[in-house]
Amino acid sequence: MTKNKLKEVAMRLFGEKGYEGTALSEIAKEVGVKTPAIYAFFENKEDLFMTVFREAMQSYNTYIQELSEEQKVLSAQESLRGILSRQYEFYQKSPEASKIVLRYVVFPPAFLKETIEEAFLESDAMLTKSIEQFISKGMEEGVIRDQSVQLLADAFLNLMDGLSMQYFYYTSKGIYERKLNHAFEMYWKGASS
Amino acid sequence: MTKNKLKEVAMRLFGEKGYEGTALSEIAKEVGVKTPAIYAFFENKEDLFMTVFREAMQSYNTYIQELSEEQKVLSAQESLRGILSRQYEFYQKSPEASKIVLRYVVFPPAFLKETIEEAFLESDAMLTKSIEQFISKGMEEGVIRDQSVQLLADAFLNLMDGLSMQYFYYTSKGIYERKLNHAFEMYWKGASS
DNA sequence: CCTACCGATCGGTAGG
DNA sequence: CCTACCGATCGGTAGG
Repeated sequence: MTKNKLKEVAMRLFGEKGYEGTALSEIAKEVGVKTPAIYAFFENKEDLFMTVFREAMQSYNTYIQELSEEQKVLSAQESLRGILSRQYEFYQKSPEASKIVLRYVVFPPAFLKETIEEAFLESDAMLTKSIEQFISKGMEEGVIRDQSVQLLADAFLNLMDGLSMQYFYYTSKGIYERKLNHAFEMYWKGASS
Repeated sequence: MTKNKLKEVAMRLFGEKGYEGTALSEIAKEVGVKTPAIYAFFENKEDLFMTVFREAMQSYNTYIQELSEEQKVLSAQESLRGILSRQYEFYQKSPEASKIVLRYVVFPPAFLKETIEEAFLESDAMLTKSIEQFISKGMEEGVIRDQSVQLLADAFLNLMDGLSMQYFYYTSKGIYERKLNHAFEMYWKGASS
């Protein structure tokens, strides 16, 4: 399917070289078609971009959200730690999707700033909710110290954001894993009873 | 001075719209000259970009580093918290410099990936050193629990990275400040004796 | 999905 | 710092 190949290549190139840094001719060439072929499947460049961006965001959300349901048996500590592992897995499994999501959530091109902001806020709200549930559960069970849930959730989201950035600029797997472990270890010290 | 105006406008536009998303003609127009005038001051587009990127990175480093010297009288807690305030101040004071630094440290264009990586690693090492000093001091004074300095430093750097990202996608000042305060509060709970 | 094509704009140079 | 200019490439269309 040419359409899927186009989306695949577009996602990688947009993520790596940016929207303006990627020519439709490059995408077409890698797929093995001529540039005008793209217009048989997508309205224009913006449409192609938004399509792959949405799919990337969607697959990230789904991947993180699945865990929230899977792991309801686990302890609060394991669940929170599980979110971090899950995020890390997604980065490794789908580096193209990860890159385009991070890149354009932080630096949206002007023409779709609002659209992206909406999509992000929705995803952020969902994630926050899951995290707050894990935290509340942990507090009820007495493994998390009784304190503001918002405080704990904000700090955890900050931790996740930090790890997102670090994944992309620390190229070494070993260093990244140490950072991840250390960040969570410290978090847990502050959170646990 | 036309050269300074060119750098100023270039920094802002490169930060906002990206390298490929910014045409030399736009920069020239805002400054009030014609495109070829740029070549009287810079070799080419890459040279202009690297010049402003370097200056932005430099001013960030200097701003953060100055604090390390200023605040030697402060407690460990105040010093660490001071780094976060200082970073926040820089974002507010120099949004253009901040944006271009963050953008290109995480997503360098291919032609200067190595140069930027070097610059970043040097800056990262400096910052790590300052943080480790504050932590060690805190441990000696007994306000920070006796534990691995690397653990504490990694978690603190993670916190700073998270705040960097969040500054750019949470547009509300109030929310950002809450996130900052919460992130540090949790950090300090895990770190302190 | 292709060939043929186009207007607009890009970074950049010559010569002053 | 400007005018005049250029080759290359961009996103996109017509017509099949």
